[in-house]
Amino acid sequence: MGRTPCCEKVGLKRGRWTSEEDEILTNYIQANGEGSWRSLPKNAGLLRCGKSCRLRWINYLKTDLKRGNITSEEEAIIIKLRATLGNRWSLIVEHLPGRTNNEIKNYWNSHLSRKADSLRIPSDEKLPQVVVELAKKGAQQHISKRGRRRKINTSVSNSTNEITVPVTSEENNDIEFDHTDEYGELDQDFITNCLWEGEGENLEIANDDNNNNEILSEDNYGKLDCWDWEYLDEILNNEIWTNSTKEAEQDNNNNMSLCDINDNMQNCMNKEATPQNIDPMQSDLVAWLLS
DNA sequence: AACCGTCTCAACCGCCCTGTC
DNA sequence: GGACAGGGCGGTTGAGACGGT
Repeated sequence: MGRTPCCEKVGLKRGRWTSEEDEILTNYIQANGEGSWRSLPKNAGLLRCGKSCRLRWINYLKTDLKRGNITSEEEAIIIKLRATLGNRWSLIVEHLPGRTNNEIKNYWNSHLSRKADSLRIPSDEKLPQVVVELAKKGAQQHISKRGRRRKINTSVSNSTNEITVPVTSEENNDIEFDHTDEYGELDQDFITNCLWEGEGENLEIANDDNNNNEILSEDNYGKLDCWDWEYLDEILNNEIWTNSTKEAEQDNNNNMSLCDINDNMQNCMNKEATPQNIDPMQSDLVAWLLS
């Protein structure tokens, strides 16, 4: 058994599209509209896979596409959104009118991914308190219980929904890491690694009195997906907000969740709204993200 | 001019989600 | 609820462009 191919590949043309093919596809879609990609090639008289037609249309032939180099403003948006959303290119391009996710993905991979390592917060920029708190929390936990990749075992059913923890001989649970710089300040690289580049595993924290359960908001490979809003929401509401305010303990419903913050941030980026009704600390976080 | 390594990006692959029957 | 088709998406590939020697 195998997966049904999206189309019969025998006899189909592959590789670069010719201008004649582009014209046929464009004319057909203008006359009949988008959709029914599987039947489109046959109806249009193209020797192409339906998926190939769709991709060609979406990425190059649509009339509302923006041509030309990525501007510095667009680049800044890509960097910021990629930091918050991860490789969710389809979400990222929603904020870049006229661009395609393939284009942005390629631009990231060829231009920005190598730059990413140098994308550090300027030393004179003050991190919002909430970020520092979060990173410190992660650092404390990181020392007592070193985080590691965890792969959720979905292939073997078991009654306890157990998380498998592959441990290799090279790994040592007792290793302690110093995440402070020479001035005793929390290492900025560590903070950004925690929060920015998918090293959120460092923020793993115990969730109950016995420190047995952990908040696990990871992908299938045990890697947190950059800004995991749901997870950060858990951390902030359970660990920071509730510890810092009695009111929060009494009425969690009044807390604005990080998901709300994220929504708010997205709205701000869409210029549909401005930050409002946010806790001052959370406001700092939003401001930082938007800066 | 020829060769070679690197970069770019259009295109492809295959997984996954959703809707329909 | 299961099977299937259609479509969307992110990761990867590879041909061509480019730059250095």
